[in-house]
Amino acid sequence: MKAKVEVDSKGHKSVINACAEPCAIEKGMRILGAKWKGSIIYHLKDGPVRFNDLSRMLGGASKKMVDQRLKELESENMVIRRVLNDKPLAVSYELTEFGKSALSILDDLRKWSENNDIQLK
Amino acid sequence: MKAKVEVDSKGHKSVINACAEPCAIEKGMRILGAKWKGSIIYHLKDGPVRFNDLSRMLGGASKKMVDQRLKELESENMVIRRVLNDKPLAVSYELTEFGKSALSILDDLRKWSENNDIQLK
DNA sequence: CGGTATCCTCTACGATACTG
DNA sequence: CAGTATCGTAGAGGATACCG
Repeated sequence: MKAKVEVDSKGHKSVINACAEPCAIEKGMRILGAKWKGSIIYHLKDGPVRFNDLSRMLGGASKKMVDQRLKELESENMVIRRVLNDKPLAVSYELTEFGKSALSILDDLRKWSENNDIQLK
Repeated sequence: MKAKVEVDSKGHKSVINACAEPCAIEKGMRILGAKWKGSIIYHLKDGPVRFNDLSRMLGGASKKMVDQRLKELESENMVIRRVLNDKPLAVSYELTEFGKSALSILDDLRKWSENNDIQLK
């Protein structure tokens, strides 16, 4: 992540090395930053939640999106899918330990966002 | 952010209230999570950087993207644009105090990402 | 209930070329 | 050097309907 910097006679800095590609920040954002993904993780913080409940918590997200994001999160070992019973069908999603390890970041983000009353364009 | 939860006779939880829309997390992500945006902020952490240097640091980002993101960040009061001199033209970008307030989140994200060697699909 | 399947639109992003 | 303009494409994401 450290870029080598060269300073010329006039005090101008030039960057020699680019950061590793993709940057760790970009990589992390691909996991937590995709639309609805951070919110899904955050809403699982208090324990397992069922599919439709999760959709409702997210308000604007379509089932398709929620489903897609949950599958990604599952393949990334962030959440565990669990079938509770068959009739009526019930499925819950729960954070893994790895999933929980992202919670503090998301909570900081939430606080930052709330404290600064972000304006969306 | 708190959702009301109802528990029925079988112990199933149902969510009554959705979170405020858009959730603070989603809002925050729109500022920090857009492609390259977090990285740009992070690369400004040690002080002003010039346009082309920033592009180079980001490696894969086109000038158009860097330019666009910088304009957004400027309008969000995250960075300040400063013309250093006219010949040759030199412009630097610097974090505002508000911009700096996001650094700890981004640094935590970076550490989390590095420690867990995220696999991108 | 917990998804799939289909369609469709919109815009994000890259490539390239050009300008003051 | 620091952008702007133009073009083109992929795919992200919404709406809707259907399925086991």
